[in-house]
Amino acid sequence: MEFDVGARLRAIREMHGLSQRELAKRAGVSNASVSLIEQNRSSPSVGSLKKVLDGIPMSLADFFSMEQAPREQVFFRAEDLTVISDGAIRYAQVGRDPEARALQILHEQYQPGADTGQNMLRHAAEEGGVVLRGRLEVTVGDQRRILGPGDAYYFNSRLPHRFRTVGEEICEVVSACTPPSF
Amino acid sequence: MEFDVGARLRAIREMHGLSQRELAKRAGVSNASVSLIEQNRSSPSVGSLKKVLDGIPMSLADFFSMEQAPREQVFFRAEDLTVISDGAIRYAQVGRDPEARALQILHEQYQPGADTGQNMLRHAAEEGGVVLRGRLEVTVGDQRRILGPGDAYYFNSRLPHRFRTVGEEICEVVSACTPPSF
DNA sequence: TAAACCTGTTGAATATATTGAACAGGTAAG
DNA sequence: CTTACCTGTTCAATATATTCAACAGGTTTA
Repeated sequence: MEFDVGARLRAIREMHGLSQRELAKRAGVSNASVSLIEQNRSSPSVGSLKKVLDGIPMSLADFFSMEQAPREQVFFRAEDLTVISDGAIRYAQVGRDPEARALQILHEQYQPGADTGQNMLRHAAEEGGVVLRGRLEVTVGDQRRILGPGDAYYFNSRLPHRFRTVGEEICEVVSACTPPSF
Repeated sequence: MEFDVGARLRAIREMHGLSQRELAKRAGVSNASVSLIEQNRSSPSVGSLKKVLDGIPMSLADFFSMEQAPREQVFFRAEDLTVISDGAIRYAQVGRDPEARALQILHEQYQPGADTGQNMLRHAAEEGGVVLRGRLEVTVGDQRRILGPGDAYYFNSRLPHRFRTVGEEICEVVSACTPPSF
């Protein structure tokens, strides 16, 4: 995946109605620097890129999380959520292409006895969710808790974690994860 | 907002169980370079930072947007979700410190007739949600749709957007936004 | 007891980014 | 027309990042 720093900087600068010199002045760098970066004739250090972006202002994170313009699908009827796994746990995903999005939102349904398994999950992300119905046992690191309707959780996905239903009721959850984990 | 490139790179590298030399080899740079970057004794060009991250692999966007420190509180009882606004629209937020998190998860309740207002919202983020109950009119850019229970939405928050209930039923939504918008 | 192989760090040479000043073109006012 | 002030680009000088090779410490193998 290529990332065109120059083109992106130019687009952002123009979108904010700034000239190279004006931006350079606000950022405390030379106009030549801005020009060369925009032409991709130099690859700025993250330090100087940060200085330039401070003149806009925009965070490095926003700069690199590219917003693609084309009209994307915004609305999803309940029946056309993408069902990802359909065993004891059913994940209905909002949107089709998780790798292109910052956020993975799932409407989850656990059958009674459903369990993500003994070997704990781990991935580089953050996730959280709200329980709508039923009772869910959530284990994160060395912490464990049983959550009911309206209760919620939030943790760093690097910590080993596990979900398991308790009781005989179907359990329903809406969860979110950034970046998407599958 | 400070961003500690060195510390972040070191944390990520160690999390992936790589030595400086191993990462340097995969990335096609010198181990000295990795060492100096991690000590913040040099500020890498985005080109070389990208090369280094390719050796992990990880995108620039992920590098700059992901959270660094693990979080302490994981579980939230329904009654200790943080209620953010309590007029016609009630936002119950999972977690207390949105600016320290990658993800803002809200359990929202709209009273009949509730509306986020004529002046459309805009912010640099991505957001989505699932409707649990009631009917919600969602406007994004030039698109508009009425969603019911189980329906969902997802869009880039830079597009002007607005939420409005229709009908006499209370409307309930679980939404997520990255990065948090308030 | 090395000797061999890791780890991360450092110094001097080299490649690259950044600067300040000059350049070329466009527009507006006198 | 000239003068002034924009725009973005380019050149040579300089500051900075990156490399190669050596160093110091730790762990394993013989």
